[in-house]
Amino acid sequence: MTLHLFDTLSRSVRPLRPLDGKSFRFYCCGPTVYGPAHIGNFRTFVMQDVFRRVIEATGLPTRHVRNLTDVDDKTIRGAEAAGQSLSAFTAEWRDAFHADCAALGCRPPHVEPSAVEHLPQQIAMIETLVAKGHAYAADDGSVYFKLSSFPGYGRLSHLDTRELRHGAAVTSDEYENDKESVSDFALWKARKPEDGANFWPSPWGEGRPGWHLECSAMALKYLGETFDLHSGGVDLVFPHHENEIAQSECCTGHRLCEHWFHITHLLVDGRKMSKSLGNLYTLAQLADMGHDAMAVRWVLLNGHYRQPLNFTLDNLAGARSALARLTKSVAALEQHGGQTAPRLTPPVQPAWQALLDDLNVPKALGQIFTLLNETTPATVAPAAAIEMAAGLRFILEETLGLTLPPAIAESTASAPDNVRTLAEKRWAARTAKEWAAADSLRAELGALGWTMKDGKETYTLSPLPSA
RNA sequence: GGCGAGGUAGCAAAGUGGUAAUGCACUGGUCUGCAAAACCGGUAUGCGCGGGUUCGAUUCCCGCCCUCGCCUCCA
Repeated sequence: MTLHLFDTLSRSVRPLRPLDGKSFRFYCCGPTVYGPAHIGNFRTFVMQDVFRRVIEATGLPTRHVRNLTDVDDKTIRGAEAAGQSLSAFTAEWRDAFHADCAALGCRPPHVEPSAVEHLPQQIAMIETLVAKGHAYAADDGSVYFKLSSFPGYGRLSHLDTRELRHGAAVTSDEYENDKESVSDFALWKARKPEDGANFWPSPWGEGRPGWHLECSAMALKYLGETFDLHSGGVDLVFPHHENEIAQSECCTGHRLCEHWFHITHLLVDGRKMSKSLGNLYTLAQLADMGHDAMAVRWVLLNGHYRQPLNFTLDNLAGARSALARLTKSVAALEQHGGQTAPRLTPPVQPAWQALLDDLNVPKALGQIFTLLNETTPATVAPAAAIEMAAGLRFILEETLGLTLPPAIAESTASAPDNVRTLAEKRWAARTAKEWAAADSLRAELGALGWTMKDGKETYTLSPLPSA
């Protein structure tokens, strides 16, 4: 019952055991709240959610901290452009992010600290770093981390300093030309005219914190000097996480965390998402196309987190069918055997083991369908049906966070009067074996967005999918 | 240029030194007036290309082609 997960630093799959023996404490780099998050962002957040759910399903409580980056170049630029205060601007996008997360079935973190509300902690950390000789103030009032003071730099990303220096994109920022070395990164950025009203006092003058610092400071406050795991998208490995390690470990003198969990990027139609390619989707855009968030979650879950996952609309369209089939299967089992609480049962052990083995979600789902194919709900004994249903709910709902729609309820009763009237007419025609009339009435119902299924004694009506 | 990941059926995606899970789509059948749903089947002699090792490779090695990511603030 222990999750084994690949660790970026050691490049090996390792068992996850909490340092304090009681709860699993982990930090996830959260969104920069300056615009709508896209499905690529959500691949990371959904996988982190599954990660958390699996840990919790093993019986281990978690402490999940995920920050909100609400003070940086993009948020300040966005607020200035919108003529809003930074807090009003970021609050709007924070709320949108929360709504998307909720729609995707992600459990909210236990703590969601805001960067701009933790300036004292960040400043204190800089002071410690300066005092210890790991950071220095430049003439303009910016403060930089002195990379040469931390020999361990580059271990996570496996880049040595020589490679860093010769990196293709090493061009010094026009505002960072006071650095002693091009590789040094900003802990505090001196106030600039374009920052507008968004600057704060510090021992080095007015300005704002560097991006990397917020995570170090807030992780320290909410998780302590050393915690269990740190996570984010692969692009954060370098430089963000590398810098966090440098700051935190130089500040506290202790190892930052035991494990690094990085999620590979999502591709769309085989390409990296970008606005210019027009393949950057948000949940809202997909909703407009008739795709609900659970279908999106399904697609995001259907690849191993260390493999590139190719998102296609074609695949998304099929997600609804898959989810509907699961819903019906579970409902049929429960109808046959009865309902009970979700729990880990023998039939779903193969799927559970796949999840414990480096979060192999696609394999787990394959096991679920294999189970379904091998066992027909109607042919199993009631007791076995209960066991299967409980296990399926455990894997699908508790662990993978897939909300099975409440039995696509043949909502005959909820149909509008005109629809019901048409249905009655069709049922009469069908009973009278007037097939042509029955078929044309069915077409009329379809045009109204309803589908009619004939049963033995009566019929059922249900709304067509919204697409 | 450096580091890393990957190329498996129409679309996705697991997986393994012994002969290719699974989902969607498609398709044959049962059922149905016809459908839908459900159920029973089918659909890669093949896993980027060329060599090699091996009794045997999609899985190991070498070379090549292509894609993708990171290389200072993009999940």
